[in-house]
Amino acid sequence: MIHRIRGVKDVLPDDISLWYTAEQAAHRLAQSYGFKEIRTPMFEDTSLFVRSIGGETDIVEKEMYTFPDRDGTSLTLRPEGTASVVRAFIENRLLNTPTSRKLYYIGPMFRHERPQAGRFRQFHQFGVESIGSPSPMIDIEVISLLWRFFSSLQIDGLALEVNSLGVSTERQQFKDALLGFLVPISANLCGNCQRRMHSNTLRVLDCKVPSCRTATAEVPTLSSFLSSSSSDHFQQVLEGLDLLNIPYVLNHRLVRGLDYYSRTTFEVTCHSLGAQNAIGAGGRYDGLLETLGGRPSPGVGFAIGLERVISVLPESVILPPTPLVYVAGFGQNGQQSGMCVLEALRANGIMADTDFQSSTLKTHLRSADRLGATLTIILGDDECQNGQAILRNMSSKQQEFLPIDAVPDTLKTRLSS
RNA sequence: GUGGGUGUAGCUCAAGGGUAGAGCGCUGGUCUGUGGCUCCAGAGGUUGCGGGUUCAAAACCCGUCACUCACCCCA
Repeated sequence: MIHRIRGVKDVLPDDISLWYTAEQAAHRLAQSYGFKEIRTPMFEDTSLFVRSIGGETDIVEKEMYTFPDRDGTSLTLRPEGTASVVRAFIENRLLNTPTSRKLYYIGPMFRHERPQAGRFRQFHQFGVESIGSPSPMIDIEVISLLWRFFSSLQIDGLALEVNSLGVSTERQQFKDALLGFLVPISANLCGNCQRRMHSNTLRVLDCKVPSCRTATAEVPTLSSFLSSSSSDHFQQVLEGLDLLNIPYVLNHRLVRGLDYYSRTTFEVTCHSLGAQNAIGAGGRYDGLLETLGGRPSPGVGFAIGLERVISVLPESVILPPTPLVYVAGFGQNGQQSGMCVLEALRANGIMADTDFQSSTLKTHLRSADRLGATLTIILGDDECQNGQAILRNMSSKQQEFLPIDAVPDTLKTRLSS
């Protein structure tokens, strides 16, 4: 038997309503904030990701699905969405199109990591990108959308953390200072931190090992390295969040793994998720467009992991299935008549089905029950004779007669009410 | 890439050297024009795979693969 690839999942019919629920919420919320959907290819020129995400990051160093095209060009399955959207934004000159500066996407991403709870090699993200404005109002708008998405799905146990990483020069100064602080005390750090203090200095800040926490308790804070303009920007973001009653926690140790982030960064975690508890995260990326050859334009966005959302979705928000009408046509004429009624129902947009294996009323009703039908049309030879079909309510067992011709119209009005 | 846990019926799991089982699900009957419930019957297994120890292995040993959780990192 050929098995599915490690780290990927089949979404089976029983679970698809979870996905509809999350995806519909994403479309509805993003559009209500004025974002337009964009669909970019799932693979790109490898250099797009190397340049945007950063060559030193784990994603680029060891997690990308990269392969040569037939002409030798190096292609990569997208590990995240921002790079592709920004590329498309530049390439299609969307800066000149006022309606296309706020974009959202939903789709699969690919990273070659060891799978674990909440982490897959093909996973799905809902993300937004707002490009072209440096205003802190945009940061607030994006964070608001992020937060409202989770609230609309009634997901509990969430925490929003925010921080400012400053612009790249500020961050570099901080990084140098941090390294200067860490080197003398490196003996007190865990093995991981001793290694990454050189490769990924900022990461040491959010190490969970208690001894590292105490060793770095007196570390210089990033905020003291911010210029007044970065600092003002951040203050305005925080004030905006207060104004909109979005609860957040300041976390000076919050860092992000991708090189392109600048200034505002944020992350939403959910403590019912397990070790991989980040459910959504994002930030500003003011230098990214320039890096990718576009006109310098600021941007801010987020990405939400849909598998993680779905795993904590409360029962109460899952979209109910569309009511199903079962057609039980049996006997010489009933079978044919049933076929016509079934066709007519479907032509009227009503979800209708039957089981052609069933040949008696009993087996039909059992099939109707198994398929979860809410209504059943009973059409035997007697009913054909009278021109009256029986409409049976499957939960109340109540039955009534309906002229066969009137079945589609009657059900149409009844199911819509 | 590293470490732990687990692989037995479609699913959830028993059997810890001596004939491979239960519950749920599935098929049929009870019930030839009224589903779910009851009762009865039936189908379904190379115990992940390969090797070893033994008179005898699902069980013990070695290898391998898969799943899973955690580290790293991230949504």
